[in-house]
Amino acid sequence: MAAAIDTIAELGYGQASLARIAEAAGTSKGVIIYHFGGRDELITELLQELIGAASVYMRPRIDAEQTGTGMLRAFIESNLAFMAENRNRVVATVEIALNARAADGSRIYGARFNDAAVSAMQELLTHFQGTGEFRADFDPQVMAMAIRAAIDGVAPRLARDPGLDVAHHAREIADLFVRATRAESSHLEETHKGPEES
Amino acid sequence: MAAAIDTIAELGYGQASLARIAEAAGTSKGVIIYHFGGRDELITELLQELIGAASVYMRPRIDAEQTGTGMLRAFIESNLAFMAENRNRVVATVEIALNARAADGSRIYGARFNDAAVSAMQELLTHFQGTGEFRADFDPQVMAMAIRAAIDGVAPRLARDPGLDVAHHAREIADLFVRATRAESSHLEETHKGPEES
Amino acid sequence: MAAAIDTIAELGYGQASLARIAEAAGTSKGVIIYHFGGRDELITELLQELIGAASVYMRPRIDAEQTGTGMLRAFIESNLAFMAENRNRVVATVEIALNARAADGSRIYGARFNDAAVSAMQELLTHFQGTGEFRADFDPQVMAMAIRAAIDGVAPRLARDPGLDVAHHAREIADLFVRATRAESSHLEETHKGPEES
Amino acid sequence: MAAAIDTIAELGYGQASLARIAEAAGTSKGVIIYHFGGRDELITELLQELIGAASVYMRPRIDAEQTGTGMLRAFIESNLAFMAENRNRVVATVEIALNARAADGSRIYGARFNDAAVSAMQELLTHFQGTGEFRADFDPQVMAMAIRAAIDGVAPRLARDPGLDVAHHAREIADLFVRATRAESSHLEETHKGPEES
DNA sequence: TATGAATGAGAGTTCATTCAT
DNA sequence: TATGAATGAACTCTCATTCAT
Repeated sequence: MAAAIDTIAELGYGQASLARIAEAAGTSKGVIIYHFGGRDELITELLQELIGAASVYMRPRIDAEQTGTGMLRAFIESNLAFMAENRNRVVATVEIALNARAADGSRIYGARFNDAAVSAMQELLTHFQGTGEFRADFDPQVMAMAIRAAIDGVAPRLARDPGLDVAHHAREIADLFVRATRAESSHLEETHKGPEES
Repeated sequence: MAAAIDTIAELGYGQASLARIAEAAGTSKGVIIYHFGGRDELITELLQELIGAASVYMRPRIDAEQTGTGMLRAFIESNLAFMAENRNRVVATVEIALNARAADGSRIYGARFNDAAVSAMQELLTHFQGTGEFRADFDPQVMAMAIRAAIDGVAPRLARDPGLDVAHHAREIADLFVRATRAESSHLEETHKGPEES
Repeated sequence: MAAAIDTIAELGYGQASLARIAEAAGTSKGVIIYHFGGRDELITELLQELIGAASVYMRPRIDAEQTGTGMLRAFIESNLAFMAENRNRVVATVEIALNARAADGSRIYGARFNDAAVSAMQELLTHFQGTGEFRADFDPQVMAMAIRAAIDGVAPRLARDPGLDVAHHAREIADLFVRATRAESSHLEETHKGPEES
Repeated sequence: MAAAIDTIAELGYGQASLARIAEAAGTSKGVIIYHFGGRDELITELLQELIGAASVYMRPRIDAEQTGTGMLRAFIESNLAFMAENRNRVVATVEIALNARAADGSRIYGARFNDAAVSAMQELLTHFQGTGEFRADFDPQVMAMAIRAAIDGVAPRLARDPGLDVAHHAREIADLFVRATRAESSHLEETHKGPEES
């Protein structure tokens, strides 16, 4: 339900009660529960739909690259481009990932979710450390976490400021991590603004 | 109230009701309201106390450095060291900052809070861009956001995994951003492990 | 909700909590809030319904009269007749009017409420002062207040003593104010029991 | 406690919690309970003190009169004069009398209180019906209730409007009831504005 | 005599969910 | 398929009162 996304994005996970979502959707609480089975199921569905969409958007853009640097940059920029084009959906997802908890207090999605994203990036980093394109002396897990955090950190700001220049952020963040990961000998190339790039 | 910190850190902001906090503290809900005036005041007090403690911890460590790289590294490492030594407090703070909302859905602390932290770092970066120690061609705001995000991103993982090697993360993150910020000519030095390591 | 009327009439405004009203109605607090939106809305609805009913009851009885004395008597007697027939409703209304307060302590309904009733009576009095039927040398506002007070003063007694002869009170109070308002020359007629009246 | 009187007069019986009274008095709740034994006892003491004061004020003024009309007028005028001079005390008393309830919902003071006042007036009326000064064909109880109601009805208005001309109200109300009670033959004299007065 | 910490009951309200229609 | 009435638990907060100091 698109109304759920907007409501969560605007009011936050905790404030997005079924009543408010139903109101935004122009229906009743009952109908939401009828269709999804409950609040939790609605949330889960929301999340999966979004992850799928992000994957569909990003995957080909990443796979089109051959070099590690290219893939890293494609990952960051396509992720942020997707964010810019799906503002509320992403904001809602981050809200959910951070806040949804099981009865015992454990994060339901956040962990597995972040872990998955981090793992994928970690593998990419490790692979190109192996090829020598990335320097070998960084911990790929920490680097992957930092990359994810940098990307996700844009979401709340985007939520507050719809006019944010996301593409600019994307380039800057990509530059940042390209520099941080490249092997020493390659440092003169590969930043996106470099004269040799065009 | 230490019990509040632990409860929020463990169960999350939304699940940390007065009843649960009181139970953890071994008292009744009334007592908490009696002492703090209300849930919101308790949260505010918690937050301020923590910000103060973090500042007291970090400030001298940062000021002891002269170079931009040194200060950047001191900032990241002292921040994460503080995190490691105040696990629950920091986890609780992040929970609060991300989730506390006013009645209208706007984040109460998150924004002003993050902004302040980002601004401070941004100023440091800008200053050493001026001295030439940092390269001039990065956006200090984006860089500052990325640094904060990388640091804060450690908190949830630390929450889940108490055995996390925070010092290792700190060094890696510091390395990462030292490389990302240094002027081109200085790239051969300044990673914490020195040239003799490679 | 009829249960609310009975509860307020019996226990008073302050003691008529949602829990007690719900118990009297055989339901739960949640249902009441669900239907009315809150305690205040319930009270408001109660009040408006009653004012409307009283108006519907009294208006034609008053308008059927031509003389000032007749209208004055019709006002008093129909008002008290309505009271007798709607004991709890009226008692509840008086309770509400006297006690309902805004957060700052100001009476919510009492003032505007009493004022409206007093104003209507005041206009009637002023009008027949103009025609000469009522003596000109009384303050119509004070007289109107006294009339309202005399009528309302019956409510608490009726609440305590269900067997109260309201019609008798009505006649006596009407007599009283007929005597107090009539022009000097007309004093020989117009009391309802007087032999010269028939 | 004078603070209690002011608080009740201003905020109403229900809103005048011990906390608020204590705040107004500049002390703590504990001290109030310590001295009076509890909220109810404070209220009772307040009430008794006020009744005594009113009695002391009114009694000699009434006893100074010989005629029924004089005493009636003295009663009304001295009662309202006392009101004007003890605004908050009287407003508080009315608040208490109307609202204080036992656990079972029955009015604690209101009834006995009002009854006493009405009885006293009723006796006066009955007495002068016996002497022939008052007409015999009114119900002294109803008349007494109306008089009390008219007087008490001034209190809430005085509460709202401190500038109210109470003396004017007193004269008007006294006139009103003098006319309503006097025997037929005596109607030409005795209103305070009577021809001999001007 | 006075304080203020602590208590527990009860207040109005929100919420996800159930269920008859 | 959809509605909205009903429910009961949980929420924050207020209150009069108790008690150790």
